[in-house]
Amino acid sequence: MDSRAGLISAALALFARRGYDAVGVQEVAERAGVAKPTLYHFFGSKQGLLEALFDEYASRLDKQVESAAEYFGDLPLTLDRIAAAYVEFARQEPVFYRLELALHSAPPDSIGYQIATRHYSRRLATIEGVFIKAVRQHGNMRGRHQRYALSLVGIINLYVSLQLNERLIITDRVCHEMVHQFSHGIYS
Amino acid sequence: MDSRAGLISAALALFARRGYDAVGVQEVAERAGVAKPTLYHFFGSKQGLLEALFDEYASRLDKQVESAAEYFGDLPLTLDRIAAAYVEFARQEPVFYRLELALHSAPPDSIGYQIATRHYSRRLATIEGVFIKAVRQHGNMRGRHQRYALSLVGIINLYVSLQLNERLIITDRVCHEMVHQFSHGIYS
DNA sequence: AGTCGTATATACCAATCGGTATAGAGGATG
DNA sequence: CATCCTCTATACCGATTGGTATATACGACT
Repeated sequence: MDSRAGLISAALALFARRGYDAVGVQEVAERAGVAKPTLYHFFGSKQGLLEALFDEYASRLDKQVESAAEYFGDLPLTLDRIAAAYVEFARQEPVFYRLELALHSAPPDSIGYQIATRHYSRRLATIEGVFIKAVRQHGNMRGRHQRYALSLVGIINLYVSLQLNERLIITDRVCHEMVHQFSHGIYS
Repeated sequence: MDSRAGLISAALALFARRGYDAVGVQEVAERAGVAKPTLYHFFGSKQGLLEALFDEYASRLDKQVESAAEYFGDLPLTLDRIAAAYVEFARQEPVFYRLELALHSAPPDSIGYQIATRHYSRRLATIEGVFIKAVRQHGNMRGRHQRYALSLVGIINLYVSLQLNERLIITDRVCHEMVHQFSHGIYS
């Protein structure tokens, strides 16, 4: 079949469960039912495999966040839409979201952190843009937009990880309250 | 000098920067200025080294949280004290806190996750106890104390990681507002 | 038919992995 | 002096690591 897709899906499952460093290329290839040179034919290196994996999954989230972050003058509504985009994506791709959370918190000099952070900070910049545009309505933010974006994503990730561990179900209502909680932290 | 302490401090620095799996025992021993068998004499295995490291650092946090969590009938005050304990510890041991955050978010089948989670859930149980005791004053929590404890620690970790990345300085006031933000999420 | 590019397997590489067998150094105790 | 215990170094182990050289199978296109 499609060896490339099979390798990416095998890598996702293994990396998410045991970690990038702890899983060998050999095992990924075996699980995908191909030999090692096939992996190297498509991805060039183990790192290339992880990059391709992120390009496939994370860029979908990037786009959904980007379209949710279009700003038409209503900040609370836009934040709701951004949060909903994250939550919806986490519902569609829970295994990948787990991997992303792990790599985003990983040690800063690790391969995984660096790859995950590329997409992460791209999304962050998108969200910062919302706060910058909203300044005109909500007054001076004194350069705090970066911290706001980090906090919003941080709270979203907190709720999502609660959901991934089956401690919470994020309904539309919970999602709205989550954004409300973030806003409460901002305006004080 | 004290080879044991030197090994633990070398391991902390290396694991926090590049990750448990990516660092070999060889390199830890070299950085500590001793040979590999010395490491195995004290810790028995690579995993034993990580466990000893956690026993040394995390149990200090365990105790500080435990004493902060003594409940005398004032829930907001107790939560403030718990948050302050975390923040103070993160200020004292930023490198270890980084490592703990990384391992707590690591893939569930990884060695690091399992070791970090032992201490993590012990602290969680302590905090759950506070909410359970507070039920008498604050009404029925319908078994939500676990989620509350997770959320509180999650928000604390969010703020602490902002501080670790030099995006925020957690003053006493910020710490209090952080708890306030958590409470706001609870009562809605 | 012949040729070329993609995709795949067998078999291999040096290097590193976690871990250990053995022996010696050095202080304390008898 | 002899013994014992703690600690440490040299040198090694088999297994696995990421990565590759070579050869081939299979279409598609000329």
